[in-house]
Amino acid sequence: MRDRWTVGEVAATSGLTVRTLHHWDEIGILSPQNRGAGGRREYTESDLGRLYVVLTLRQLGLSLESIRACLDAGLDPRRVLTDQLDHLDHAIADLSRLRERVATIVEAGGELTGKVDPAGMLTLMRGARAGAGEVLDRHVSKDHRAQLASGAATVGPALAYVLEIEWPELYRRVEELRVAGARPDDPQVQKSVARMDQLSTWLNAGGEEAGAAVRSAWRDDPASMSGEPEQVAAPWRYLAQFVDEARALLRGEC
Amino acid sequence: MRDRWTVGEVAATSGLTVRTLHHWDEIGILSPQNRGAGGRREYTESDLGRLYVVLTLRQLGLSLESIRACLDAGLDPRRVLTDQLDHLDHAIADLSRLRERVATIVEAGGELTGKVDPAGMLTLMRGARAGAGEVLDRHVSKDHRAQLASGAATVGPALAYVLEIEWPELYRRVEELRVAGARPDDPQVQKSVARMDQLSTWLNAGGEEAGAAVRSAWRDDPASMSGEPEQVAAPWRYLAQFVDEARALLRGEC
DNA sequence: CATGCAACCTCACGTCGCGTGAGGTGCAAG
DNA sequence: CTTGCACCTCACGCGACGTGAGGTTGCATG
Repeated sequence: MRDRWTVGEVAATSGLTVRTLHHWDEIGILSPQNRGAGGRREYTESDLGRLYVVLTLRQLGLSLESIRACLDAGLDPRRVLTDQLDHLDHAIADLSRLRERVATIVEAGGELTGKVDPAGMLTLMRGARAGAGEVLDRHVSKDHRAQLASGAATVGPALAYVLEIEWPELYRRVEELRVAGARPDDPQVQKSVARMDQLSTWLNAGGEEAGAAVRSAWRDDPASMSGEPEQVAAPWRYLAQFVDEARALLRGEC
Repeated sequence: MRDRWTVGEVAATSGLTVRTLHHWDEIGILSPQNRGAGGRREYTESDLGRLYVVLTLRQLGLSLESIRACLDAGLDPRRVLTDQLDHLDHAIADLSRLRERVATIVEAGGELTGKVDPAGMLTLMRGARAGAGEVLDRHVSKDHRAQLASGAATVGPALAYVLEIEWPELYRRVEELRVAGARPDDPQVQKSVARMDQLSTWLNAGGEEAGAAVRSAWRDDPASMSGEPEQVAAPWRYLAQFVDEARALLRGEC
């Protein structure tokens, strides 16, 4: 029909809102080539062509910034899409792990009363990892257990949190970095390992042996300790050495 | 040891940043009960107890607002967690569908050149749904095809987008609402169906029959038309009637 | 020609969970 | 007295818009 369209028309035919088109104009994703009387946006046919490319790419979950890069900076769409695929896989894996955690608690949570108390919640989460206690028994002597307990007293409610929740999370994060190709001196790795070190010296209240025992428990049976299924935790056997290297670097630099 | 802690100490032991603790204080998720000299935050043991509950719930992916509601408004944690589970399932399903779309294009995209052009992109996406053309052939006569094509000429590049991308998306969204228990007069349903109506009258450029034919193609073989696997699209046979009801309501109200 | 109204315009704040400064205060050690 | 550290309070930034607020333009009608 015509060769010029107003925002309203474009919005109506595309199903977007006028505000969205304004926004896309602001950030340069789709700026109509000229303005008419009174500063009104006038979209041409080539604008519409670009619009439908943007819509298509957006439907693949790309950020507006990525789309702009694709269209204007001439980024290779293959790279962008494979990156997006990686990103999606990571996001799905993260959400799935989260889902399993929540599901475990919901299923075990018949006894969950109407109120939230620290102990009850943590007990439920602990229930999800029944194997850890036994593994710990094999590796940690009674003396060390006593030391751990005394550490527990000083840190109060924190102990349960760090043992049950933060520690496995740290292991997982470092493993993820390792698989992604990070070296032991990567700043993120160093940060996580430093935190692990802090937690372990803190747990055994200064004694080195108890911490070493807990570490050896993790080294020998990461699956049970972390509560992850065997398949997920199996490659973690490479992780122990990696963490040791990182720790050596960390101490060397202090 | 002591019974009061500063922000810095709490941050160090919890692994959070000071800024995070400030933020949590601002929004009332964890406000230390009193301030010391110079307005300094003083965390007590009960604050720490609350802190570790917050950390635990946060680790389940709850928003700070939900956590606050759990702790202060006494929301039933079972409800919150089952809601969270639903939410996670939806999010995972969304991301998985997205992943499949992207993966299909990446796999088929060996020919994808260094540049992004509308046609090439859309061709690839169309490749993911090879079955649709044949189904359309069975339902749409040559005359209707000609009508559709003339409609295509007026709308230009929009046609490919709406046929290949927006239309299946609309079907999926309405189906999701239907399964979630929405009635045909639900505002969101009405909005989507209105859009579908607009698209179909627009596609056949005023003629009713062609649009009806496309609709009947969808009714008879939603799986092929949408590109979804048979299992996903199978229950959509209930959807056609649902959409018809919604359309009737929509027209009645105009 | 005046009026009404729809469509357009430009700010500008809110969302969520903080990161990252900027700029100021208080307190102990050198 | 200065240095330095830990603390404090603003306040902007992110992403992709929604949702007004308040002003201007264009077209149709009286």
